[in-house]
Amino acid sequence: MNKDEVAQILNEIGTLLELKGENPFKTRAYVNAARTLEGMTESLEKVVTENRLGEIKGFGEALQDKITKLVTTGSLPYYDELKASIPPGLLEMLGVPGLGPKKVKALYEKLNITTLDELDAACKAGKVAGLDGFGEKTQQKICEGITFRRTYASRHLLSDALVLAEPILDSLRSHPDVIRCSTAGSLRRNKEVIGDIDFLASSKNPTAVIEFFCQQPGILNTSAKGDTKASVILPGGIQADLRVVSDSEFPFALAYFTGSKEHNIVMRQRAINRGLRLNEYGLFRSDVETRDPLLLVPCKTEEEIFAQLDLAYVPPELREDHGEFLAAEKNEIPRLIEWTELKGSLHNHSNWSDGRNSLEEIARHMSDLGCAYWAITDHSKSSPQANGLYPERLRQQLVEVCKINERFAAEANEFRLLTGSEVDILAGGKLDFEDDLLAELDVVVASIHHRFSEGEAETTKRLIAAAENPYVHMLGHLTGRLLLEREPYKVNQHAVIDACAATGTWIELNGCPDRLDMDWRLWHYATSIGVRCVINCDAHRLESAGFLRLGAGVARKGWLTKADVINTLPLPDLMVELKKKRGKTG
DNA sequence: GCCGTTTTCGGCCCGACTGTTTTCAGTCG
Repeated sequence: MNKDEVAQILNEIGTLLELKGENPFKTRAYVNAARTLEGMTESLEKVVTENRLGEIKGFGEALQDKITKLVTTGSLPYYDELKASIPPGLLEMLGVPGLGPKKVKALYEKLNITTLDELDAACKAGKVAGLDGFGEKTQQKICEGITFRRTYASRHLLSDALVLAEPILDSLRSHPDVIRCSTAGSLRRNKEVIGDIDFLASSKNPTAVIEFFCQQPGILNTSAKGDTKASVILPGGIQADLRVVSDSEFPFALAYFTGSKEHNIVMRQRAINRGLRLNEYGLFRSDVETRDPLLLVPCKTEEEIFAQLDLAYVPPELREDHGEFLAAEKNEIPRLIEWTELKGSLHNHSNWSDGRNSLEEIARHMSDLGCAYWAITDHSKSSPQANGLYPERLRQQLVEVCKINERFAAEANEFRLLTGSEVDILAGGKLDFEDDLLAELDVVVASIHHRFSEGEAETTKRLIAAAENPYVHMLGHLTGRLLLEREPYKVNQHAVIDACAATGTWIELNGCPDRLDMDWRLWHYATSIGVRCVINCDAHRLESAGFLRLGAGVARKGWLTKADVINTLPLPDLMVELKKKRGKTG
């Protein structure tokens, strides 16, 4: 069993223990261990074999034993028994807003409710309101929560949230009573999938700001409205929360509500270690919780809060407790990539395969946007569903691209279309085109579009074989995942990354809102062994050029800098890099 | 279940909000 599978089981044990009413700190020990595994770059099997699990913080005797069993035997009797003791429907009930482990447990024990449907029926029959600790309002809220979950997914793509959040943010900033305003939460951290949208504002007149917020266009429903906080539902069922604080509290509240939760726990602990206390209201010279303004360590910005805790500023994207504290202590937080540093995309489609626009349209549009280059990498012949090109048509396309580039040159426009292919990786790792054809192309992206259900070993082998081809510049969308829709195919990503490092193959960060693949959690490892990134649009229409910005946002979560990303290079330098792996010069 | 120049036991981040209570438990972030 690999480490992702083990992590998933540890997470599930944590949830099951919560439902059993176990000690919450025991629960947390399992969840923390799962997170540690997810962030681990070494092979878990190797660590287990070498008996080094105990060296990892948070892995005591019990966890070492359980993890070892899972890795070596693929099963864990403790987990099986735990799982068998709890009806599976209870896990689903936890997803209803307002229902936590204690309430779910009570519903199960007192009313024998084990599924969402039974819960819905019990609420409608008025049985839930009579339970201790429940009442009419709780019953009604549960009913609404079930309906909400059925109507809308509770998780949303980052891009969908950004489109809704940005106009509201602009609007709030323009309000005369708003002093400072920002998004917070997972949206500010550029998480690829978010739960809700958080806004934070500072003002001397919170009521007016709250009122203004609740009147923003597009709001479907106002679910809560108080003096300093309001929640509304936006189109698509996305919940948006606004909190209003005083301007002196703003930096503390911003840091607090930006999270992540894991990052905040370490920040608080650092404060405690320095005889201070950190919460959303301030940083206080006190060893007990307080909001006494006389004890406040004044900070005007988040930068100053970090400085008080002997840390360099940590950009929001890095606040995941994924190594940012170690780096910030040593003042080694990198200058992260900005999307404006990208010069073009190296994986895109035209109407020659499954894209919408002609080569000429694409070239004009991307040139007008200020791009220096744009590669056309239409599908290859084994993707007939995407109208993949046969060698003959691809060679015709090269002639067309050449003509367009000549026209641009005649106009003294330095923009260039690059030729290319998104070549299918077939069974066994063979590519859909012969090497002599690939050698004629400026850019070759190799991607998997078939045989998703092959085993991990086989898929890994295919990707490594593609990386070993001297004409393949980069691997496209490494796991094939579609966020909130399709699971990634099984692949040992670390092994593929290692192969890319060994062969000088780049890895794509696909900027499509539902891909954002390879995942940000793996880039720190990839760049640490010398793998470079290409942030691509995988554009099928002109508007997809905006995916450069989205991709760069998520790239920042992976600690990527301008130097790590190939398509920040100007055209002449890019052309040099494109020839390196093929052993040519200049 | 983990952890330890306060410790091998007794902590583990902590405040707001909600609803149910009439002082607090549960949930959420």
